[in-house]
Amino acid sequence: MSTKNKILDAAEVLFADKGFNGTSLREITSLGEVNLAAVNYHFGSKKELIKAVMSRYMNELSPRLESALAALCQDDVQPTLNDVFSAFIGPLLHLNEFKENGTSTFLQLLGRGYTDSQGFLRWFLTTQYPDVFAHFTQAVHKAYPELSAEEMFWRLHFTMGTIVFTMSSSDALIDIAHSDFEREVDIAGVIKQVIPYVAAGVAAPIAF
Amino acid sequence: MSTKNKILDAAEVLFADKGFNGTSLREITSLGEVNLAAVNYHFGSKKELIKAVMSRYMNELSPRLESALAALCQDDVQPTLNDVFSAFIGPLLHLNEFKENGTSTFLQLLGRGYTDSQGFLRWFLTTQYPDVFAHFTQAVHKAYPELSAEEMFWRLHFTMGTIVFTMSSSDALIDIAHSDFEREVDIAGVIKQVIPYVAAGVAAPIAF
DNA sequence: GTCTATAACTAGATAGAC
DNA sequence: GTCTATCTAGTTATAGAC
Repeated sequence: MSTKNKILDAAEVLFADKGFNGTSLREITSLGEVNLAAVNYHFGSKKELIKAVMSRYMNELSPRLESALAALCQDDVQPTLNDVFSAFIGPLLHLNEFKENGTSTFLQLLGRGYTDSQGFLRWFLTTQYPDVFAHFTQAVHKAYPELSAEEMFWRLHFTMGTIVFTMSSSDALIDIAHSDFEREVDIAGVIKQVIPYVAAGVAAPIAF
Repeated sequence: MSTKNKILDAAEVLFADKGFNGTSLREITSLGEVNLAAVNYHFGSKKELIKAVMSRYMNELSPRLESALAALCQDDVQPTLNDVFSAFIGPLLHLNEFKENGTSTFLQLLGRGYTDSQGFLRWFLTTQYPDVFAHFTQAVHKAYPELSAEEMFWRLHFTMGTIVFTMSSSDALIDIAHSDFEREVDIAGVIKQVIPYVAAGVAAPIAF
């Protein structure tokens, strides 16, 4: 296994757990059992390392997600909002085959990216992977054409918040569900709980 | 104005904007125009300063919120979920009279507290202000008795996530709404958008 | 209570030997 | 490509004069 991958593997675990600001290069190289200087040799800077960690997941996720959403858009029948959000399940759970705990790690990283480091990662994702966002809004529009662009903007951000925040604290939530309700829940279980919630939220009657 | 309050005022602005980890005591004392050593003299440590910033808001918010929720619980008629979530509007917007941008600042701080510093603030809030949480779940149960305790647990956490995440990035969202839809939105406007969303989410049909 | 000075430590990044 | 050693700059926290 290459030094570069050792660094990426160690970094994603620590970034997901403690955030980007909260993780030092020394912790990463120590967990990955590589030399401190290797990070700057292979990635140039901490910021570039963060981008590389996210890109490894996005490159795995985005083609599958795009084709699932594109299928909904091209289909003749009108999808429900549940269909649209369910299109995320397969591609997201596939990350578990790509890497151990991949789904959970990726979603936690996404949450970190929105709150840490004042949104530079949000900028990075929306500019580097614009097609995913375009197909998604198109699919939602097909499922719920009455929703104005502005309403959709707000509700998709609320949805993003729900998912990302839930996954950032999913370890704690799964622990609580276990101790309070004697229920074994895994990440797929959390996803199945959250989909009806966000679908109903997006489908809510229009406000004012 | 006392040194202690100068520090609290400067700290809350920076904490909300850049997170707890991302803000140094030097930035705080520099913005507040007080001496660096004053933080440790008045608060003992950075961690205690964080608690003090949150407590100042919670002590203003929690009695109003508790009485609004208690009123719903004691009322003879069954409230809707919209009623329950709308009970937050008054107490939250009151923070704007307590301090300039108080509502937005407080909700951003809450968001930081959930993701920064691995949940020590979540622990602090749930142990220091348990009555708020108890009254809230009681009110939701009254509005939607069919919802099991476990379903409610999940949906309330989804809701917490939606609100907190939205508010953490509310400045960015308000900017986008302004440039993309030529719409002036303030924090009250965001709250009015989000309430139908979370009410519908909590009221969603039970999964599987 | 407020200040200066500084201790004790950690951060990201790099030069240069191998 | 990998290492040690080190630089520069930042961090929290504190001792002690005023």
